[in-house]
Amino acid sequence: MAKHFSLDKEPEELLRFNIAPSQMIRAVLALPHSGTPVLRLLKWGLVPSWARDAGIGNRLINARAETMAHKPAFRSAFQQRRCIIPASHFFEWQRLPGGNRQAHCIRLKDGSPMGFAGLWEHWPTPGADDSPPGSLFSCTILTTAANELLAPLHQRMPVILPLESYDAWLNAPSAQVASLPAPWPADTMESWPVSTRVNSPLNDDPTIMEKQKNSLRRNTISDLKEGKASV
DNA sequence: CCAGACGTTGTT
DNA sequence: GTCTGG
DNA sequence: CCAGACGTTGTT
DNA sequence: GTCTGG
Repeated sequence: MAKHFSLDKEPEELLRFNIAPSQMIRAVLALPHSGTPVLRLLKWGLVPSWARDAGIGNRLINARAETMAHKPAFRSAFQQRRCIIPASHFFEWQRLPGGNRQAHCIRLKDGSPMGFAGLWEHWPTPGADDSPPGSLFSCTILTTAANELLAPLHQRMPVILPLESYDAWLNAPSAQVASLPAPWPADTMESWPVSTRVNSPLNDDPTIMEKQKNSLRRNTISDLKEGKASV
């Protein structure tokens, strides 16, 4: 991880398998006067600096790369505060006819790390009786059009940056990186269906990545009532 | 000028 | 903070 | 993303 | 339906 993301030391406690929006997530970012990028914990869900309260972050978990440069909520972060979120895999939920959702796990075929393009912000936290004023550091993950592998599952996918673009994404003037976000080539990725156990962030272990076994049991009446009948 | 929004996903 | 709508 | 909550007044 | 929390 340190080598891939040019960090000056190997991070600790990196093993997470199921990170939900609103949770803390590690991101690589460039700080002024810092030679090498640093790894920081950010709250997933960007809270703009002007927000009245932090609740808006619950909805700003993604930003469309096509419009990030112009949207008031993301514009300054795009210009000044871009980051890269390391990931070994991610999940997408496929809407099935009937309304059920099938979760899928996606990763690179060769298992190498992905770097999601992101933006980060700082929001001044109001002081309270038991806590002094401070800053909330948060982030959002950029999305782009789904590639051919992901298209059957979902219309959008996270922006995955090629290794050779990391430095530019973190350090170059924004005008030079606006067109970097693009769908990752589908032929280097793979996906497989996984259990609904992934739906709970409490299940944060490697078993949520296991391929879902085909269900050979007969449909039950309750399955039919709940629209869970297999085809 | 002031007031109010500021976003994505997906579903209808 | 900055933009849009009235 | 998904899961789960979501509200006040007044009456028992 | 919409918002909040994880």
